Amino acid sequence: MEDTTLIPLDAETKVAERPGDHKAELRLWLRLLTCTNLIEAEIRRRLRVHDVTLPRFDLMAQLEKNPAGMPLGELSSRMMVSNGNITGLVERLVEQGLIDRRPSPRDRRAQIVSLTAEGRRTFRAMARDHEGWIAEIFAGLDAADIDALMALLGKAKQSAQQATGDAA
Amino acid sequence: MEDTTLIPLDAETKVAERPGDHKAELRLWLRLLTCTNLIEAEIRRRLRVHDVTLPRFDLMAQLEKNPAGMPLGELSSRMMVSNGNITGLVERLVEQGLIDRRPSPRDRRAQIVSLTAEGRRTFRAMARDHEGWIAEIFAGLDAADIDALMALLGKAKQSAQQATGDAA
DNA sequence: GCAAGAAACTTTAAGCTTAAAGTATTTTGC
DNA sequence: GCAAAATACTTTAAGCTTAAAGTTTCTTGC
Repeated sequence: MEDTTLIPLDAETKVAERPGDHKAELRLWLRLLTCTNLIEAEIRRRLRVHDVTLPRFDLMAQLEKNPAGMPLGELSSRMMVSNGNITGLVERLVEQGLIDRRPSPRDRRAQIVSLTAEGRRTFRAMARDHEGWIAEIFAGLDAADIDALMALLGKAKQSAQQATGDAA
Repeated sequence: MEDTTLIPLDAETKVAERPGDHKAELRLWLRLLTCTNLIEAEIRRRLRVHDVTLPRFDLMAQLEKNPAGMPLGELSSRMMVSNGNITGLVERLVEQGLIDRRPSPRDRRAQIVSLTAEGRRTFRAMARDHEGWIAEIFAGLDAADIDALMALLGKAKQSAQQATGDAA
């Protein structure tokens, strides 16, 4: 059914030379995914000692950058997740005493959330650890590798955004 | 509390020159994550026209590579997810008529799953589309970029595995 | 053989995530 | 002013995911 199966190719033939074949891109995507999942799973595992999940950590990171706090909708757009998602995360973090939730003074539909003192303390300890974990995970790369990866991933990101409809 | 806040740095100072600082690695991790999530979300969105989710697609891909089928435990280890996860995925795929489930002839605890004829047909159509989507997403990268990214991600993966306890 | 342990699942409880629909409030356009 | 549209959030239904505990069925070591 596929024409590609009808073309015998020796080992020397470059994938790119066969029109319509994109095995190289497929392999790249698989490796990108594997790599990210591997690291993400490790970070999640290690965060557990602080009794915090990765999405909660991410939410707290947003609040730490904005000490005045922000409404749920802003969290939603900054974290690029649905608003219903934020509702649940905020609920659990309030329960944990890590964030505070108060009505907005200017809009009775909105609520402003911000880190509590304990939340700030907890987040800073986690962030310090987190930075160390990431450094450890990427210890096998030197500065040149990191720069090169940043550049190539930047290019990949742009390419993906273009293919994705962009909206930027 | 942090010593880093006590060191004033002008804009020229390279991050790498400050010992104990790993902002470059942190930025790299963030970009890696953003890039992967961007692509993954797009693939998930496009897969929906086939009425299949990404994990179901992945499971079917495993079965397509092994036409004789395999027990759930093997799916679990190949896909690197929990066994309880596979139970649910298999259940839904059987319901959809895309895979078959039969008792193992040699082990009454085990079940062998394999693609149905419809599953094979559906998977092949999806896989063809999928390859095209990936090609489109990475269209902004040339062959040299792809090779370089593969190599660097390979290095990153190895580094991460080392830091993760490896077990390989 | 048979008891003890291992293995192949399944179940449960909890959390993350989304899309879609619903509620309350504010803003906009006359 | 007021109706209509937009906005901020919540709720619901469905699915993915895990860890931990439970069940059934092998396998192993005497």
